[in-house]
Amino acid sequence: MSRSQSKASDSAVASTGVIATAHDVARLAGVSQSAVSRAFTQGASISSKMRRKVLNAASELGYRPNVLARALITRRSKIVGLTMGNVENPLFPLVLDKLSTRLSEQGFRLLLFTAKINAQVDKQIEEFLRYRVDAIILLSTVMSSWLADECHKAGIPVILFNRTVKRLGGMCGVTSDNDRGGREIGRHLLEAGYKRFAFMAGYEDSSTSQMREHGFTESLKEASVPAPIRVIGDFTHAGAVRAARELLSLKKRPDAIFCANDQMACATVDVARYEFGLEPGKDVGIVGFDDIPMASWPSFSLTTYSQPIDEMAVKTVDFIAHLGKKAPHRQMVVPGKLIVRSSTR
Amino acid sequence: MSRSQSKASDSAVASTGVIATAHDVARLAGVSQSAVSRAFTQGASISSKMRRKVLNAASELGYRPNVLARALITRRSKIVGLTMGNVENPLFPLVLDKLSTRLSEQGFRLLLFTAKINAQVDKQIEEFLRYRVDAIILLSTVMSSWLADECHKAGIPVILFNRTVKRLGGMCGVTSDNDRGGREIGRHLLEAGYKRFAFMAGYEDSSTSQMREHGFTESLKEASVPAPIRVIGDFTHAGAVRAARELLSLKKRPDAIFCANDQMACATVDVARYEFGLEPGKDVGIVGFDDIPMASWPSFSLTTYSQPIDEMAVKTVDFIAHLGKKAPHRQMVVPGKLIVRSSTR
DNA sequence: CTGAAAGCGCTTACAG
DNA sequence: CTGAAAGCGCTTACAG
Repeated sequence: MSRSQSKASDSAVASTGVIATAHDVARLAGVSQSAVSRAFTQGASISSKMRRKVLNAASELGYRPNVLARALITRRSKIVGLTMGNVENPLFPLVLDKLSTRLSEQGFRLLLFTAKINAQVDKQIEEFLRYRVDAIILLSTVMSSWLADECHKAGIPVILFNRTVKRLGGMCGVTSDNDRGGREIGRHLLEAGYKRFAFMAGYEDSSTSQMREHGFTESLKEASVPAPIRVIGDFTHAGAVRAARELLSLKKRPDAIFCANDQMACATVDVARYEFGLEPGKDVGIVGFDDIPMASWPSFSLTTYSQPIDEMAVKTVDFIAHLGKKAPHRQMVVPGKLIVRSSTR
Repeated sequence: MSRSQSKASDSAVASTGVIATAHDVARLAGVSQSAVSRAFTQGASISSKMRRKVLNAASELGYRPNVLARALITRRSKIVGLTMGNVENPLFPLVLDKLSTRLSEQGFRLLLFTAKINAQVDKQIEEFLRYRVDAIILLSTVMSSWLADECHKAGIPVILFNRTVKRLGGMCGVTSDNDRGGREIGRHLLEAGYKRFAFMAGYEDSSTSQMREHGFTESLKEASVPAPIRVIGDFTHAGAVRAARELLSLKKRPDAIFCANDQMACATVDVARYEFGLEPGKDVGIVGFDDIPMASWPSFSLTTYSQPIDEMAVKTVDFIAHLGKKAPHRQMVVPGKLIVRSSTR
């Protein structure tokens, strides 16, 4: 009594930590606990009178079904695990948003781990497995093929978002058409009259970077133009600054640079303009990939290849939501779109 | 048999969906199921011989404790719910990363919902409650005071990150010293000799924006300088572009603009430079708040107030991890630091 | 230190 | 449609 008085100034309602259970609701409503469960279960056979009785008692007690307990029985946690590398890339918050929104609509929740770009996230995946997630999405992260097997054995689908691997194992991948993107960018630069080309890769073992490069190189080859000079920017701003300096310091410096993502292209624009006095578009063509919001800002005005992250998210979630219903394609590729702005002429 | 053969080309190991339980491990190891549990429980009384026996059997079966079942009994899900508004602000991925990393270290997982900036997220909070989260973090989102009460009653702490409210109810807030930040920015601009000031607010009912504005206005008042012109930029790029155009079109246009965050300040730099031909720093002083990575890029080179998100994340997680141990401050304020760059003279 | 047993809060056959 | 009962996969007193 004196305790509750001394705390009264802090808050009107004391924190009890007591949470109503289905049993409490059943007792108050004068029905069985099964009935309470049915009132909260989609499509359970229950009379509307009974449901109303239960719902009234439930709201009186502030009852909320414990989904952890439900998950134990149904063996569906409705949780999707997601690991995100490269937090620095503005594309990923957008991807996260799309995925989160669409997953919510389908009744799924997102359990998130952040990591370093391209990091091996076995530790986090193990944790997902302990939480009995219904699916796993990898964003710019990597897992061992041993663990991929474990996931497969456990019946947990793994989706590589914006990436793929040679040996998919039990996994599947969702990407935009990176090869075609690189190709269209190459053709665009050729038509614009650029002569000496460079490609700024993400990192060596990124399928995304590789395929963009492949398409680009092929388009140049078709025009009998020498292969592009090649540098590596790590998919980061800092890495791209280094790589751009290297490129622009060459005696025979390139007059067009295709960066494997917008983040690196923005850095390259800054280096060109403020360190070398070169005006993007005029003195040097700079192209990115992704079409992040920043790409359209006047400071960058980046020619780029727009990634259809909306559609990619839809495909990803549809795959997860229709688990087992239909055998999906292992590798889903969604077309993107070339966006020409003033960072190229 | 014929089925497994027809699938053989797809993967070496068939997806069985069968997951080992503590019972399976117990049987294989020839011990009780309790022993298995103890082998996986921190500080449980178990001989090392027994533990080894269990662990061997467990690894043979690929056993992973079901933390959902554990959560049911311990009443600790080790899940923290987080709602994030304003996905567009580059500060938030960083915040997410810090929180995620530190929470992981303390054995907590992040259940994430994204939302619109300043959105009311009662729906998502209800979902957190059904998942029996151990704590809730709100990032640029808002919940009804009724639900805040519900959380309090259920013993679930709610932390407002980078925000506060007048009536905290059962909640608590973690912010940087916004008032002081605004004040230091005001003094810096005065010293630099700027004369006509403007403030670009986030939105009306944001404590963050209000306190930054308050400090700013106070510092001008102390110098007997008229109150700043005031516009609203919604904390977004698009909103800031509109607001900046409005400001710079005035007959008596301001020569110094303090934007309530860096995101808006970057937009203001672009509008000033590319639409009005004004060079930031020289023709017009532009200041932000946060010190996002972009702020240091040459294109923006933003004078700003660095938010100590590292420390803020630490305080947040410490609070969550020490649940109940000690009564924390309801409102935690961490000092930041003025960073002067060339967007002001 | 170890095991048998109860129980966390639910869902779901199984009878009625 | 409804209830009693079994059970999801664990943890944790309780004896020994």
